[in-house]
Amino acid sequence: MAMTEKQPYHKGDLPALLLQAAEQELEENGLERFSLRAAAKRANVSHAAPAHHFKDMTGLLSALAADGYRRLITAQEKRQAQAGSGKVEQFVALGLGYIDFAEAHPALFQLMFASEKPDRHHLDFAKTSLAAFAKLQDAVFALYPDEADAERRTTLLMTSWSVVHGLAELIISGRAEGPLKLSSRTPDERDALIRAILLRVHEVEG
Amino acid sequence: MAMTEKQPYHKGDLPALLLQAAEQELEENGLERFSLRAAAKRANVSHAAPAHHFKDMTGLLSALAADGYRRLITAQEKRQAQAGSGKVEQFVALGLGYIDFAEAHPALFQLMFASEKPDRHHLDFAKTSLAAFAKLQDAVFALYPDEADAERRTTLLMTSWSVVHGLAELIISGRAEGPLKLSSRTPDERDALIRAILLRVHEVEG
DNA sequence: CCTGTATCTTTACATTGTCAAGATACGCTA
DNA sequence: TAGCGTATCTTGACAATGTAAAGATACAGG
Repeated sequence: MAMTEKQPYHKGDLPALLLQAAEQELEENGLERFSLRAAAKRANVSHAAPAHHFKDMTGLLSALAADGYRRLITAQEKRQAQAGSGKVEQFVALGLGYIDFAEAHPALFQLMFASEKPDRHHLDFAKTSLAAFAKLQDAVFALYPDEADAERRTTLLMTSWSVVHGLAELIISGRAEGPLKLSSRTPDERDALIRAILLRVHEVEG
Repeated sequence: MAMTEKQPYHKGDLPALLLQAAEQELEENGLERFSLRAAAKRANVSHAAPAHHFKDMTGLLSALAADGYRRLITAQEKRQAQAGSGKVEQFVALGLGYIDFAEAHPALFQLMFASEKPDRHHLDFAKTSLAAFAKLQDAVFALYPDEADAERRTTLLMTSWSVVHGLAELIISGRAEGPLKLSSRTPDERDALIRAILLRVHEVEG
């Protein structure tokens, strides 16, 4: 029975503090200039403090990426809640949430998908990333309930993933801005454009 | 009139040597563990030698990435030469060359598309990357000679780029291996599968 | 031949991640 | 409640890194 709630030390919940500080460092300086010492300094602890909660930099970034996958799913579910209940609308919402997340947290997105810094065998990383994949798989398979050919279903799944992931990468790297000019569009125009791109893959009535 | 050909120093063509050494370091250790000193050591020069030809690490990696874009185009042209002369076949060849290059030089591919280490305003980088984009643009636009709506053509272009780029990223990050099992397929099977994914975007007779 | 310049090496410095040792605070037990 | 063990955090140190400055070397031109 602790005084307040659960203060293992006089500093508060340092693991959570470090994750928050690390993410801010990540978004401000980018993945390639991320510094463990700078993250520790931002959390007002010594440079060696993180090692006691996350073994090393890989441990911290793996935990941060795992949290990223959870928030990716959250962003997708938010879109799904706003969308219609049809299978097509639910699939589009999943893609829009994917893009939303990438645009809102580009460095974290890069950490999750385009970096070898996190350890993919990290328990939470493996679990949450698989959950995100499973969610996409379900939505795509739902579009083809009569498709018996497993190989063909997988191809459709990977095509969908490729489009949405590729678009996310092109956007956050700045390569889509010239052709698509997303920044000078209204939210509705932007959604409609992304929707058109996502649905180009599927033979459905948009 | 020099003795042999053009030996500005007793070491040979050091810039070319450094680029070659840097690429080997890149492929062996990955982009995130790339070290300028290790590249210099591999070229048998001191760690400060690169600075005289490429100003700093950014300069070297920018030049290396620029060379990467040229070789990307070369890989695509190789596929196009082997393919039929039809517009669809030429487009598919472009995509296959894109994937070929990414698989053959994953770290270089990451440097070119998913890194902020090179400077995009670097003269050669800007020039060669634009040339690669223009090549893709021409191939996609050729698929829709009657399409007057520029916005729609651009959407089709970015959809195509998203698919091929996303697929490349998913492959080199290992995320496509589970679903697609590319490594256990024959080259022809592999090409047919990628072809099916690429053509999923377009309403053409495959 | 000699002077200037381009090329390369050496030295130095700040920053980084990691490890080891010391310091501090907490929980548990007697 | 007092003391001890342990988890937590700090300090100090080390090797590796990118970059800048200064010194050394080789080449070119007058």
